[in-house]
Amino acid sequence: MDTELVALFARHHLRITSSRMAILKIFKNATVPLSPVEITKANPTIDKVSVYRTIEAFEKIGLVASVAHGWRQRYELAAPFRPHHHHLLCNNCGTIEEIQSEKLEKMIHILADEQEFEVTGHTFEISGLCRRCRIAQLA
Amino acid sequence: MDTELVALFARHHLRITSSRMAILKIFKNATVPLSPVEITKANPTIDKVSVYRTIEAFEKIGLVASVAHGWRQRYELAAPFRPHHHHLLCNNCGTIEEIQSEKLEKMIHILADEQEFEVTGHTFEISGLCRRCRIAQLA
DNA sequence: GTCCGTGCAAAGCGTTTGCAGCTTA
DNA sequence: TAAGCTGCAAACGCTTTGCACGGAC
Repeated sequence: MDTELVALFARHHLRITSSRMAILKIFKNATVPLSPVEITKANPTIDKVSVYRTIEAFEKIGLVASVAHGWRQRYELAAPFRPHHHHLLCNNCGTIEEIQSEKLEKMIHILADEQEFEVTGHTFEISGLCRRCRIAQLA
Repeated sequence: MDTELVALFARHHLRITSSRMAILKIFKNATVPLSPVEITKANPTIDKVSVYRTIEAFEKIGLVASVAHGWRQRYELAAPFRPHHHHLLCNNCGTIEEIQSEKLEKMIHILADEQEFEVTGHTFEISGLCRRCRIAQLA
């Protein structure tokens, strides 16, 4: 077990339970952001209500972060458990690619500073057509 | 009545009805993105089902655009009916401020190009504390 | 007159709440 | 042991669907 994780849970008076570890494992194995419903499907043993409450708890302590993903909200491991990044979303095949940009992050703060705004979070996703689907479309 | 609008509706074989004009008016008067429920409340005469279907139609023809806004989706007039922009969202008082940045828009395309991705849309919102709430917090 | 749009009713589905029993620390 | 966590059941609210009537073109 990760010492850092144990400390994080202890610091927030959260208990380490098998359900929480199972949900965390699903997040760790995931390559794309997940919705509460998808997590429930990935492990039907865990009640959907517990999934919601666990995500809420995880988000509060910064273990996971929410991602605007089309119509509904999804979640994924947050920094420092996973490097901060954003997504390219293919409208055609549903593929999700990750992007990182130091410049983008800097720009966010510059834009916020102009309005004397204190940044606590941000949402940034690009949607469109991925390389493969663009090529397929030409054929 | 706006000639441009009439043409847009005609081009998509959409009929100009009083409900649609009423909903459009609500969008025009709005200073912040609206949810379907808020539109229904703004004009209870119109059935909520019609509101959903109208928004769907408006979005399809590019009259309104969706905005990721916390948990649920909101909508606002799209370009060219309203200049393209993004939002600063105050977590404390709920204020929404608009921001525009030519550089940001350019960066979006640069990031997408790196992955050979064709951009059709994007989501970008910053959340945090507005100027007023930051000051209030100090007191 | 034809097709599209609307309202009504009801179903569908994700999300939240209350509570009793169990587990962790 | 005490506090927190879980599952079950049920409520809740937003969104979608089916259908018959009415309005736009």
